Amino acid sequence: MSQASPRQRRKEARPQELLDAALDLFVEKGFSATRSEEVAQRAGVSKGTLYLYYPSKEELLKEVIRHNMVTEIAEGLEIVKNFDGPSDELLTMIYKMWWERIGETRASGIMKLMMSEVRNFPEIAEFYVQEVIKPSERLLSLMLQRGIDRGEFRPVNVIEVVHALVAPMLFLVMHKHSIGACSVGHSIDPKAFIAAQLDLVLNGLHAKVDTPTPGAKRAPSKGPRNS
Amino acid sequence: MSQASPRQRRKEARPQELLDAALDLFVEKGFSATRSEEVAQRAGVSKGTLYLYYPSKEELLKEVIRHNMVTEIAEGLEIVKNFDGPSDELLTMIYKMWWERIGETRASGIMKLMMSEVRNFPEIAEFYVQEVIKPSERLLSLMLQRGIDRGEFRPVNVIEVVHALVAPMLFLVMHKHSIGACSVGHSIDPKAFIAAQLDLVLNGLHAKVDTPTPGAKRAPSKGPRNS
DNA sequence: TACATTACTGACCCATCAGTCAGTATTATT
DNA sequence: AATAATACTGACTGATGGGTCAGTAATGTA
Repeated sequence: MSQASPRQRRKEARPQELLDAALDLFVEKGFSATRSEEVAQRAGVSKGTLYLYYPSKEELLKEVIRHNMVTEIAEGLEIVKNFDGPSDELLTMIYKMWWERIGETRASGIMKLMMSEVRNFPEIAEFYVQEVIKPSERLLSLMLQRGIDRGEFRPVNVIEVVHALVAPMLFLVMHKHSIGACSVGHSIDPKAFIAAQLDLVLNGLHAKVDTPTPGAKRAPSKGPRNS
Repeated sequence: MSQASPRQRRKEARPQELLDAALDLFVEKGFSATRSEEVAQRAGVSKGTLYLYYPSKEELLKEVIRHNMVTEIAEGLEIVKNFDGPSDELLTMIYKMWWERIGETRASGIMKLMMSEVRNFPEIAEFYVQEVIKPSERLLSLMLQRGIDRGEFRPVNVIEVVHALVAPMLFLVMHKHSIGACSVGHSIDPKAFIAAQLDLVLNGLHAKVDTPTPGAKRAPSKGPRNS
């Protein structure tokens, strides 16, 4: 706004400011659609300066991912390892933390970004799978296995339930950053949505059910049910 | 391959061939990243011809959406309206049909496409919301309400459950067309995944549960559970 | 005050691509 | 065969944007 001071030299602050600007713009407009000059401008420098600190747009994106997701996941993993208490509380806590640290922050935009454009950038894809997806799945698997080992969860197919846990979060993210961001259709209450999903999943995981209508029609939990 | 016949005139066949080519490429590379000349080439015509049949790239995309999604949804709606039988069978049938007509066909790519790029094309966004999202939600709401009215489902929050139904499908689609398409990480068995989700949801919808551990800790299905 | 170092700038280069249109080749009509 | 109608082509235009680098100005040093 205030047509600021001309040409400052702040070698230390630039990288972080560029990362912040890049995250905002990449999430808002997409990676391809964001011009490198825009990123520079928002960070208060010229395009040349951007390329002084990051060798290319792709490398800039990688740094953005590292700073906003990789670190969070590593912390989450520690928490699971050190947690002491019932596994359904742990699961509840992880959902809550995910929402506070990723879902409701700008970081969630990275998930949308990856889903959207990764096919055009194979190197980024590989990076994201190795550094984000696999660690996340390890984290969730570990938690489920813990519950099973302690006899708190049914012995479910772990990887399948991991996907079932991720799906609603992905839905939230896509709603927030995609269609939901333009069309003003009824918005979702994220906390209520998460609570409902949690309820559903925990219900399925405990499942000491043994239903009141024993032989009746109830979808079998496994096996092909038709052609 | 066989350097084909030079300059055919096939006014009738062109539109469909262009739509097919466009769908393939839009899904594979994204809308922005697909050059109009590529679409033309794959359809076996020159770029000029493409613009003879469709006034712009965006209008071409709209036609692709109409031909591959709008029609399917309309048919689905008729089926729900005319269905005669228990609602859990209807729900199972809808999932099955979704998979056969959308999920496992190229049409599923349109969902990914929209999620990915809609923010950069507001007009397309509006079109997609009106023509696809809202009708889909109407369809699912109708089905749930039917189950509730017939006393087969609990009186749940309909729109919330609609989202719970959509989330896993969205997850499948994103896995198929995004990260899952590049990184060769363990692939998902879609039918098993759908069956598991169906099981979970039906379990939650019937819910004549009244659990064996009455007062114990069980996530309440509604209301804020924490700050 | 002179000189050296370096953070920073932005005009420039070059590749890409949506959309155009004057011209060409094919079919229809007589 | 001559003429008309039209499906089709592809070179061209204008705009855009990643990345470069010769030059500028702020800071450090003596």
